[in-house]
Amino acid sequence: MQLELSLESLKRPGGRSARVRDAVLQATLAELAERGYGGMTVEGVAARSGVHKTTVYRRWRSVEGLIADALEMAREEPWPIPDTGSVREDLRGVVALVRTGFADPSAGPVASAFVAAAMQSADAAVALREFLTARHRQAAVVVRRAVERGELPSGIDAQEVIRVAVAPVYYRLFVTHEPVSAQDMERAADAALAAARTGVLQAAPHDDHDDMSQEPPG
Amino acid sequence: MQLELSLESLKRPGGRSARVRDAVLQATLAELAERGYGGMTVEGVAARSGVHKTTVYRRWRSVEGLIADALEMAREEPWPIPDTGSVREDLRGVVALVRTGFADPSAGPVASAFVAAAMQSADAAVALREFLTARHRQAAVVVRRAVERGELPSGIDAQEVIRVAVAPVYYRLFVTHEPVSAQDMERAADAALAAARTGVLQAAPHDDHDDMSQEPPG
DNA sequence: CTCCAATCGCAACTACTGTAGCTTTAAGCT
DNA sequence: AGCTTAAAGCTACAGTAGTTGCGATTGGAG
Repeated sequence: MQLELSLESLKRPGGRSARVRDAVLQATLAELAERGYGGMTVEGVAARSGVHKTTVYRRWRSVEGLIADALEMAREEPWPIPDTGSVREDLRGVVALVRTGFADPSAGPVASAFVAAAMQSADAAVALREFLTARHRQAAVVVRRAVERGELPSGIDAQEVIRVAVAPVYYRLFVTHEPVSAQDMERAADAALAAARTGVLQAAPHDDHDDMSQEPPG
Repeated sequence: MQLELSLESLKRPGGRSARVRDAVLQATLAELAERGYGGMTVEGVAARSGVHKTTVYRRWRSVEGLIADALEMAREEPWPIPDTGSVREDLRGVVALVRTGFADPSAGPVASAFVAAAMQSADAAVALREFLTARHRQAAVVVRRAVERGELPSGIDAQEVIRVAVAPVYYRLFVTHEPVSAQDMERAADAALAAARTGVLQAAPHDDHDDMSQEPPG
């Protein structure tokens, strides 16, 4: 019971449980894509997957649980980080990747649901945090390459540059709900770059522990 | 029927409808503060306000409707924009205002609920957008004063500087759910300032109409 | 003072979400 | 193959969110 989590991946890929999980998670993605987060329901997922609703309730507990699990799966797939030879273009490319990820008619609703679910459930929140941490790590290459090329000063906090670059896009998409123009994206990327150049985003000894994370209930 | 919205404020402040609205909205804030967005319910608000639940459903339709209306009320109250004589400190102050607005034990849950509700309902989304637009306008003085002082180049998009400054905080609070340290805030403010200095955030002729707002359902 | 229109209160009802108790199935082991 | 046990299926039900139709109240106009 204690080791189950780490053993999960060792179980037979064709076992009944695995089959059920697969069916349910795929149904989750499908439901999210066509009904959105607000329209998705546990019973809907159960019906579509052919799995009984009590089973879904038992294993995933709620819509947010389903989304958290789906999010864990999604962490696997890689990201086509750009490599143009110029930080400016690379950063703009990363920001554009983010936007299109939410703009795409099929993937967009799913991605948005992840963000919405993370605001309602602590489990979904950690799943999303881990997902995005992985993405930050991946995208940080863009900055490190720039340092090697001499485009940026060394000692920079690469992931923080990424965060500053994408933050305005997320802010517009999920907080102010303003439209995000191509120019907005360019300005966000270029602003992060300018900040990086002036040394504001240097990596610092993390002596500061003034925590203030936003805890969702449940 | 067509003019009702604009006439709303002209109605007697002590009329029955006004009394009901007041009681309900106050109950909404109270419920949000102690139960949070996820725990708030229309019936709870009705019970606390002493107004029948049918009435609440009829006038506000849902929890999100209640929040949207409460948000409209909240737009009134002013914001203690700092004026230290230095853009750097002023910007940092604005960012700190944002953080504490969500950190405060009584106001925090309410403010967070506004953001969460805007993700679920289109009405709440426009209410929040208008609210934040007002705040951006207020905070922009900080930048304009800096331009007058010669600290920043003229022709700058003052509100965009504010957006870039606060975006990383919102990103951490509501997207990645990472802790927000004092250093994180300083870096966000300083990054926006650096970008502003290098002229990346100049106001531009808005020829770009590549819209991509995030539409919530309902 | 009387009447009109709008709004609110009320009770009953529908539909749906999530749970409980029990039975059945199948994966893995010897 | 036969046995054990964890997990899935099923029925029934409890609780709650949201609706409807109608009667009562209120505020304002003539």
